[in-house]
Amino acid sequence: METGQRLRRAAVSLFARHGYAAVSMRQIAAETGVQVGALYNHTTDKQSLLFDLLSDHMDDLMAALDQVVLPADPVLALEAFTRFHLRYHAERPDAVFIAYMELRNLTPENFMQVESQRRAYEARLEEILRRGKAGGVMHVADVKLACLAIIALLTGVTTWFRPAGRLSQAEVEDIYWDMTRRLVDA
Amino acid sequence: METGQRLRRAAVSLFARHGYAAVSMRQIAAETGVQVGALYNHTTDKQSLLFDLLSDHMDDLMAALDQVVLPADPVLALEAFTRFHLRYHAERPDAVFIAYMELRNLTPENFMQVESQRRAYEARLEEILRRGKAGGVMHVADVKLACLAIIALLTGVTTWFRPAGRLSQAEVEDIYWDMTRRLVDA
DNA sequence: GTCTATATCCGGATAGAC
DNA sequence: GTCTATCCGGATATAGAC
Repeated sequence: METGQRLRRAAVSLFARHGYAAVSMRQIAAETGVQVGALYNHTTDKQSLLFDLLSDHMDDLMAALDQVVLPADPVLALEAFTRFHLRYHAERPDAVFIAYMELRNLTPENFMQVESQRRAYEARLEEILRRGKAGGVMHVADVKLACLAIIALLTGVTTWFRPAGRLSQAEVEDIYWDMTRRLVDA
Repeated sequence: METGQRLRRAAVSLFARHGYAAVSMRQIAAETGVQVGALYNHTTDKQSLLFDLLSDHMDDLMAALDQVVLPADPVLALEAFTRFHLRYHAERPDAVFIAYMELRNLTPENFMQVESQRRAYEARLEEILRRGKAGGVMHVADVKLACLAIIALLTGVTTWFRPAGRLSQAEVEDIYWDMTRRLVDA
């Protein structure tokens, strides 16, 4: 595997475990399998490394969502979104973790960029809820709050889910879809 | 105000904004209004400072919950818990934030201690859900997952709630109680 | 592209005067 | 209790040989 890719994987893994500020370029180099100096052939500095990881993660997430065919029916669309979100996040726990834990370690400019990417993703969910509310098939007191609540609910799964745990990915998905559906009374 | 208290407030504020690892003892000293050396009259080292903040926060949270009279009726108890959790967390956004963001910066021993305190708190919610399910007044597919879901849902509020925002504390509380209630179909 | 070596700075923590 | 001064290790990033 090329060094650039190994570097990124090492950084994601270490940032997720110990946090951006607590991880040194020396540790990343060791995990990558090169000496420190060599890292700078693949990233301009540590901040750019973090930004690229987060920004690319959001791009990938958005691109993956675009591959999902969201049904016209709002309730079916919400189910598709829920299952997509859970599955995508379960497959990339480290990337997801740093994507919302390390936002504050971005420079203000980089933060604004990633934030706008995150808002674009949440807008997809908001749109589904808005249609569900308008069509009278969901009870949503406040679309924005319901959107934030559902995102928090679903993303929280990544903090404890382990494939070898008590419940399988499919079981967790079913139970969370059930809770999400009830939350909007669909 | 005594230095020890100023130190703790400075640390909470700085850790919440920039993260434990990214904050230096020199910054904390500046915010406290003393020189670096003086800090060590009030804490043995940086790790102890973090641990004390987190552990005391969990103690305070638990003590505050103990002051709340939880009704015998599970649905009313869930409402009381929900409103308590939202209110307590809204009043201490910084302390709450670091209490779940900085867990990984604790030494393993300190982590285990704080984790057990957190589990004791969540056990209170689990008990309510278990009673509601047993009594047939709540639909809960999996008590453990519902507990984690509700905690994630409610705690997520602290990431965006601002007293000067679109909705008042009371409005947010009502809307979130409505969503929580629906989530367990009560 | 990667290595070794290094410049430069900042980190936590301590010592000892006041 | 707080101050100034300092130890010493480790941080990011760069330079130049290969």
